[in-house]
Amino acid sequence: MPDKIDLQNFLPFRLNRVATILSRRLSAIYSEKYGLDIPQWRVMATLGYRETCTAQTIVCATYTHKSTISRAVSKLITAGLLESYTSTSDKREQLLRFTSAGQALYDELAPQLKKAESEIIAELGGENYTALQEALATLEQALDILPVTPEPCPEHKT
Amino acid sequence: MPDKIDLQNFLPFRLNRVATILSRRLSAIYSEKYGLDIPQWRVMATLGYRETCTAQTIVCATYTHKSTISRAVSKLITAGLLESYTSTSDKREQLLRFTSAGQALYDELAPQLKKAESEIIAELGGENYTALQEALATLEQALDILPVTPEPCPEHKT
DNA sequence: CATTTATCGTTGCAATTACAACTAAGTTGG
DNA sequence: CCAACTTAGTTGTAATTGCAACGATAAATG
Repeated sequence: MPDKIDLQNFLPFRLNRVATILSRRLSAIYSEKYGLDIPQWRVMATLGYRETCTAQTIVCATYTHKSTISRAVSKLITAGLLESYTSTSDKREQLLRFTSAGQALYDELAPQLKKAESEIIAELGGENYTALQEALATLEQALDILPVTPEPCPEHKT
Repeated sequence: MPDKIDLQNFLPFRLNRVATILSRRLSAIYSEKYGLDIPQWRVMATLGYRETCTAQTIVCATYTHKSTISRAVSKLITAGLLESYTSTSDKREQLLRFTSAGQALYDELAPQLKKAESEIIAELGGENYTALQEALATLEQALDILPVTPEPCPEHKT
């Protein structure tokens, strides 16, 4: 009898389930209250973390397809939350930044999401939390996932 | 200056990235070599873990929408990997099981995926691995995620 | 029991996303 | 300095997914 996969402890499966549910919890907040969809929130989140960046940086940081990011950025610009301008050093790049409305939305939304995260990790306890973050850092290394920093990053698939 | 979200350490974001990349690694195996898409693999994996179950059980175990599972099951039946029969105790339920071809495919595929997982967690080290699994278990509890067992489970969203 | 309510699974359709081709701009190397 | 190649971003279109309504069956309620 060949070996079966013990789904409950199979890491890719388990991580996926937890990440999915966690995502849904958060998206309930930014979607219902602020009308953002997932790609739009990813753009806002990445930009809030960096002040200004290009679409490519968001693609890289979030592992979301560039066409998805492109359309999310368009919608956010139409909604008056972002503005873009062509980089002087590289005219292919469109630099993005919040409008004041975009900044205001981020400033209102970010604490709510942090609070949601806090409530969940509160149940973890400090040791579990630290251990989890360390394990994730190691996993990232093993998977060649680049940490999210203010620096640009090389292109990858999707 | 209102607080920003430190994306690199923001758990929902970080978990999502790691889970996404891990999923892609695995799907490269079952998709390229065996032509299964993600929902199809989820059906196979859940069924392999349980011998026989209903579509609803797979929905519940994987947090995938029931229409997605329904279509994946149809394709697998067409492909000759699964067969279904109506439950005698509840004629709404369609019980699923592998055909011999389906079982053969699972038996060939499962070890490859376990190996892929092993190679990744090898870099974690035993302590990190244990800590990660424990943290995930706690997170599951905090998020009211039901563990995957051979038992049926109540309906939930998506 | 009869009526209401809930569940299993399917399917039409709308919304979302991915893929691929393309434009424009930049880089590299002979 | 010009071909060949790479990269940023957009967009048409195909594939995927989610939503909602439905038929069939079962369970719950009064």
